[in-house]
Amino acid sequence: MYGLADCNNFFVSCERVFQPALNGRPVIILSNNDGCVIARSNEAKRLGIKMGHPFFQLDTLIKRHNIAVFSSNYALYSDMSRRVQQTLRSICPATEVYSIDESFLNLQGVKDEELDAFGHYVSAKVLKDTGIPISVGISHTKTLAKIASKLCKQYPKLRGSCYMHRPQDIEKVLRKFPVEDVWGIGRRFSAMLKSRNISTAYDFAQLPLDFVRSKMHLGGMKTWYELHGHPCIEFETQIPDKQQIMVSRSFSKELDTVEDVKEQVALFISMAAEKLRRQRSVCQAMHVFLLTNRFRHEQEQHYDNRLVTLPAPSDSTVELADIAVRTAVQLFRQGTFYKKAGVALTQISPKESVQTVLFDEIDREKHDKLMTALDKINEKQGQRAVVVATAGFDGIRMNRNHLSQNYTTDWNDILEIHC
DNA sequence: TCTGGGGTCCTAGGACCC
DNA sequence: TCTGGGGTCCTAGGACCC
Repeated sequence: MYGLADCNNFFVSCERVFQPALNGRPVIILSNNDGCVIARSNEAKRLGIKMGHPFFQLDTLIKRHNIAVFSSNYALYSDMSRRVQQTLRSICPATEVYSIDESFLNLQGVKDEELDAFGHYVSAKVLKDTGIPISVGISHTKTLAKIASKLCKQYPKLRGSCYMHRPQDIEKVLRKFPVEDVWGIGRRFSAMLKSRNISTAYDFAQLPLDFVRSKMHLGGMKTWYELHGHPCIEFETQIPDKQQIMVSRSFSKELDTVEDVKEQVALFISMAAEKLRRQRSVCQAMHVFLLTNRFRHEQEQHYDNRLVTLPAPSDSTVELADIAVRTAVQLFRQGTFYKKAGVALTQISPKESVQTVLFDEIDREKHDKLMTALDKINEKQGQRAVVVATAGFDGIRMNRNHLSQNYTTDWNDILEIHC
C-alpha cells in the first residue's frame, strides 16, 4: 500500500498558523513579483479565483470580499514544510518527499486492518505538531493514493484520511473522478481524451491498452496500470542530485541598461552555484537568457540566450559569475527592455568524480577554500552577507508588496512574536 | 502599471560508429 | 529495377508535475 500526505492549501495554511484571524476569510498567495495567484484558500476558490490568475485583474473582487493577499514567503513555507516532513518521518516507516507540500508514505509493516486508523493518526499528528491540516490518501498505487487524498478535500467527513482499497469502492470513485485531475494526465492529453468522450478516470481505465500506448506512450500506460491497481511508479528512497539547476525571475521594472542586467545575472548565478555546492556537484555548462515582456505585444520580442560550455567542471561562484556576466553582456541589445532573465546550470556531475584538466588556468584549491568560507559566512550571517561585487547589494528587482514575516526563521521576527 | 519559477521523463531524429 | 543494417549518443521539443 502507498500513502500520500498532501498539505491542504499549503501556502495559505502556513500564513494562517501565525495569523489565526485569517481562518474563514478568503486568502490568496501570489507568485514571485506579485504576478499571479499560486495558492488559494477554500473561500477564495469558492469565489472563482483560478490558479495562475493575474493579480492586477482582481482589484475589485479583493475589495468586495475582503480577501487577504500575501506575496510568497518561501523562507516560511520551506521551514514549515521541513517541520511537516519531520513529523511524517517520525511516525512512518519511510517517506518520499515529492514536493514542498506532498510526501509519499511507505506503509510497510502497518497491518491492513490498521491502515485506516493509521491514516487518521498521521493526519491528526501533523496538525497537532505543525498546525498544518493535511489530507492522507492510502491505496494500492501512488496514482490511486493521490485520488484518495483528493477525496478528503471534497468530503470533510473523512476527517483528513481516506483508505481506499475495496474494488467496488475504487470503481465508484473512478466513475466520478474527472480524467483531467488524474496524476499524469495533463492538459494536452485530457483535451485529446475529452474529444473522444473520455471524461472520467473510469472511462480512461476502460480504454484498450493499445490505444493508450499509441496515443500517450509509456507515461499513459503507467497511469493506466496504476489506476488498475498495479504499481508502476515505485517508492523512491533517496533524493537524486539535480541534473539542472535554474534560477530566473521576472523584474518589477524592465531593465534596459547593461549594468542592471549584469547585476541581476550575477545574483542569479550566485544563487545557482550555491545550490550546486549544496548537493556537492559541479557543472560543465550554463545557459544564460534574457527575455522581453511577452505581454507587451506592440514591443519587439526577444529571447536572447546562449549555452556556454566551461573549460573545466566548476562550482566556483567567482568563475561561474565571470562567465555568466560576460555572456549576458554579449547577449544584451541596446534599446531593449528586458522583463525576465535567468541562468541554468547543466551537465552536472558529482564533485568527487571530476577529472582534472591538464592546462587548468584556475587554482581550484584556492577557489574551494574561498567558496567554503563564503558559504559558511552566508549561512551564519544570512544570505548575501557576502556576494561577488558584480551582484551588488540591492537584491532582485522584484515586487513583494504583501510579504508576511519570517515567523520561524528570522530572529527579529521571532522576538517580535514573543514580545 | 500590473501576467511565476522551478523541475523530470520520454521520444524522435540526426550524427556518428562499425 | 533500384536503397545495408545495426548500434549508441546527443539534443530539442513535448508531455507531465508542483
